[in-house]
This record gives sequence, C-alpha cells and structure tokens, in this order.
Amino acid sequence: MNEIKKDNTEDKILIAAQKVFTKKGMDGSRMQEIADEAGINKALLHYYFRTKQKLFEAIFNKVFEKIYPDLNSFIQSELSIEEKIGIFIEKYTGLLLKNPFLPSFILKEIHRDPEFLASVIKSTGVNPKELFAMFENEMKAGNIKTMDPKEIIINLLALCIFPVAAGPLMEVMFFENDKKKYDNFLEKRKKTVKEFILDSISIKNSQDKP
Amino acid sequence: MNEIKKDNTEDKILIAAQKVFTKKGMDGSRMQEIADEAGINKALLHYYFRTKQKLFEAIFNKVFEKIYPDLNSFIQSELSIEEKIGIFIEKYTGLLLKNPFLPSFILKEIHRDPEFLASVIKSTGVNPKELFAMFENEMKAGNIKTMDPKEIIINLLALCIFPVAAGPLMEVMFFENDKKKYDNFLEKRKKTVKEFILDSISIKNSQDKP
DNA sequence: GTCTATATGGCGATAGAC
DNA sequence: GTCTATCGCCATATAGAC
Repeated sequence: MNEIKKDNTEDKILIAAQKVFTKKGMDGSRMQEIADEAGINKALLHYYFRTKQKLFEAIFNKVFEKIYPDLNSFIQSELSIEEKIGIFIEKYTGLLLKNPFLPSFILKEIHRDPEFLASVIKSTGVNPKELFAMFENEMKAGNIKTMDPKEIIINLLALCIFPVAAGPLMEVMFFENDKKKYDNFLEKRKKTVKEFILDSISIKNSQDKP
Repeated sequence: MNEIKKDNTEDKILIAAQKVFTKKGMDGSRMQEIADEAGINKALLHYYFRTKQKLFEAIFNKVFEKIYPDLNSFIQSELSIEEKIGIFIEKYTGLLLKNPFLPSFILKEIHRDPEFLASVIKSTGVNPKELFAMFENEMKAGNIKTMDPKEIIINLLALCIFPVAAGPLMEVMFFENDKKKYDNFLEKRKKTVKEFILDSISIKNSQDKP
C-alpha cells in the first residue's frame, strides 16, 4: 500500500507531467501547461525538478518501466509457451488500450536522444538473453518451429504496439474516424493476434512449405 | 523527366526542410537549421513559404504521398494475391529501409493535429474499399481464409512499419546497438514476413484449429 | 530574389516576498 | 513550500536595403 499517489505536490506534478509529456512529447510540451494541469505555479515545477529536462527524464523512466513488461515472471513460470504468449498478448494489449499515448510517446523520443534511451534501457536491467533462451529451449524440445527468436519477439511487439501507435491513422483510413469502432476492433483483435502468432510458430504448419 | 530536383531555391528549401522535419518533427525543428541545411538565409524561407506551419504542411503532404503505397496498380494487376502481397512487402520494406525516418515522422505528427491528418488523407484520395473488395473476392473464390480484411492489412503494415519505426529501440535491446546487424536482419526479414503473412491467410492451415 | 537587421512574443529559469 | 514578478534568451516573423 505504499507509494500510492497522495495529493502532495510532487505527485501532482508527476501526474500532470506524464499527462502532458505523453501527449505532446518533450519538444511540444510547455512547463506552463504542466503547471496548469497540476493546479500549481510554474515556479514550483522548477523548485521540485530544477529543469524541464530533469522532469522529463523522471517521466520517461516511469513510463518506460510501465511499458516494459515484467518478463521474468513469464519466463520462469510453468505455463506452456502457447499460454505464455497468449497471456502476454492479452495483458499487453490491455495495457496499451488503457494508455494509448504510451507507444507513440516512446517512439517519439527514440530518435531524439539515443544515448539517453540507451541509459534508460540499461537501468531497467532488461536482459533479452533469457528470453531468447526460453524460445530456443522450446525449439530444441520440438514444441515450436525452429527460427530466429528475434523474429517472434519483434512480430509480437509489432502486432501489439503498431495498431495502438498508429491508431488515429488507422481510424481515419479504415474505420470512418470512429474511435469506438476501432477500440472494439482492437479488443476483438487480442484473439486473432494470438492465433496469428501461435500459427506462425506451430510445428504442424511447417510440413507443406516449398 | 520533369520535376526533377533542380537547384533553384524552392527545391533546395524543400529538400532541406524534409531532412530536418523528418528527423526532428514539427516541434523539434528550427527554421534556422533548415536555412543552414539549404545554404540560404532564414528570411528566404518566409519569402517562399510565409510560415513554418505552411512549410511543414508542404513537407508532410509530400512525405505522406511517398509513404502511401500506390495500391491501384496492385489491386488491378493480374497477379495472384500471394504475389501481390510478396511484392508489396519487398517494395515497402525497401522504401522504409532507404527512408528510416519516415515512419516515426508520420507517427510523431499523428496525434498532434488530427484534423490536418484527416485532410491530408482525404486529399490523397485513399479508398480502402477497393482494397477490402480485393481481399473479399479472394475469400469468396476460396483462395484465402475467410477473415476481416482489415486484420490482414493492419498486420501487414505493422510487420513492415514497426521494426523500422522502433528501429533504434530494437537495436539497443536485441542487437547490441549494432545498426548494420539490424539492417541485415531487416533485409532478411522481407522473406520471413512474407511467409508469415501468407501462412496466416492460407487455406491449408485452417483445418486443424480447435 | 536575396540579404542584414530588427521587431515581437513566448518560454525556461530565477529572485525574492511571504 | 508556494507565490508573483521578472530576467534573458531564442524562435518566428517582418522591414527594408540592395
């Protein structure tokens, strides 16, 4: 029960800053707007975080942690690979649907400051080797098709993240600009993405390739 | 041979502006930087395009046209659906590999000004209905699995665009920050994405589902 | 058409009262 | 800790000479 958002000033700032930064990015955000959103004065932002850059970095770290899935609990669980993937897609799509700005927020800042990005990733202690190992073990055991694990991971991320990141574009092009219609589509899509990925790694389908 | 880039000032500006805007986005770009890149004075930018906003819109339109694939020639060709998809993936991935900033440029601006985005799309005359119809005809003819065509299209776009848009992130996380290694991966990936998509719509694989 | 010089406004950051 | 007032800079945009 610790660290729940109280209504002390620092938390108000963090909440407001996340809202503004994730919508408009570092360059597009204004300290004044964050202050207004937090219901405080602009000077207080500097009192708590000194510079816009430092405030931004605090938010980026927080958001990146949120969006970077907790893989260890998956890797080490006793579930089958199919169940693991299924649960991941459900959970991750759910997270993104609740926070539709996060993907484009990360993507926006990816090119802006590569060194900062690298340092954030390092600090989260992400270790993809265990993830690769998990897939490779499943391949050796004959449970899934033999292929580059990176393909599976990137396909999985692409199919979950892109539809949310490019949401407004997809809505206009394919859903008559009807956000609800698109959200329904994405909700149903959890199931089809799951089938799509599982088919692609399934042993059964690999026998009739040219 | 018309409309090739001459070295008149307007074209120099357009080339410079595209370079800067696609890298840094509307908010992150400076008129001074564009002027420097074009080798001219800042005041000239305003002489030719009046405002930063108008210059940006000119670039956005140009880039969007480039990134929006010419679908009609595909839809109306006599190729099989498998060939059409294969060619699309090859061509589109190639385009993105040559212009790695374009996906994130579009994604960056997607949330910033939805009305402008909608107007751009309208002006390009994109008509997805014919695209849907093409897939639906193939389904009726029994050539591919029956499913929502939008799923196919969005999967296709996701698998092609996301790996480029999130390139720097993928490089750091999965490729030891080695850009060449990642580019090689994406080049080889053309083939696997093709197999991936074709498998997912193939009739053959749909017989042993629960 | 192209330049230099300047106007104008906005934003991040600070000073200092309370 | 929180506020008001203000500084100093930088970015867009314009004026005006050539």
